[in-house]
Amino acid sequence: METGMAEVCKVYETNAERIARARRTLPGDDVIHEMADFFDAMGNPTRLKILLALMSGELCTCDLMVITGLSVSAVSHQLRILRDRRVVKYRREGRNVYYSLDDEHIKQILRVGLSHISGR
Amino acid sequence: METGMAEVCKVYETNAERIARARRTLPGDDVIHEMADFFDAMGNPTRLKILLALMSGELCTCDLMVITGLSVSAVSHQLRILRDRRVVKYRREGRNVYYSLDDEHIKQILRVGLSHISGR
DNA sequence: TTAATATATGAATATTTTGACATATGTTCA
DNA sequence: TGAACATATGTCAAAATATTCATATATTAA
Repeated sequence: METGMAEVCKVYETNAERIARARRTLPGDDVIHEMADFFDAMGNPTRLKILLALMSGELCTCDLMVITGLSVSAVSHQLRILRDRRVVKYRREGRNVYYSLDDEHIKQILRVGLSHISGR
Repeated sequence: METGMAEVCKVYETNAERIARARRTLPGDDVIHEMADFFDAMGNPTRLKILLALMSGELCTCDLMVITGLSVSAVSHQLRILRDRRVVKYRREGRNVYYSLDDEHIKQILRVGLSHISGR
């Protein structure tokens, strides 16, 4: 009858090894999803601008509003996404909330990303 | 009349220095947009799965269809996005097209991202 | 406590994105 | 040439997203 495998390319046997190898190193779907959310957080001009601004040190919501040129509300919504996805951390000081990059990983990724885009 | 600056927080003067410092290190909007597109390319479970699979070596569209469990069409659409945003490169060999990670930057970013998520 | 300031959130809308389907292109082999 | 295979693309509906507006919470100071 030749069904089931029907839409799989004919060199499937030949590729089996490559496919198996790739699968062995692939993390679980839960990790992939969390990681995709993490990168997605940086994949928006507004949020990325916030992150790049934070490379120079911590900033409060208000500073970020000025820097991005958006409403406080819009900035706050984006900060929530960055917080939830562990890209930034924050601390309260009086009525202000100061945001900073979560850890060294974020800085590294931003630096490498910058090199990839503007370097060369 | 007090307009214009109206919706800016009152500590604006105090924050001026922090804001100026952040702005000095901020890349231009064109770079930010290109960089956001770049990260956005990795910010989707399907595309990220493709990229993580490619960490083990090059794979053809067909292999990626098997690995992701999606239709060839869906995979091809995602590969186009990854190509356009310079995350992967490709080479044709006969009827197959083999994809691989664009450069060392991508591997680095994926590795650091993995550490951030799964490493502690 | 009340007023003022800073930040956060819910709801709604406008926009973008994803993946399915059908179809088109490119490549090899008979 | 034509048939088979591998990949790519246009179109579209469903799902996800960003920003705005209105409102809520938290902190300080009077």
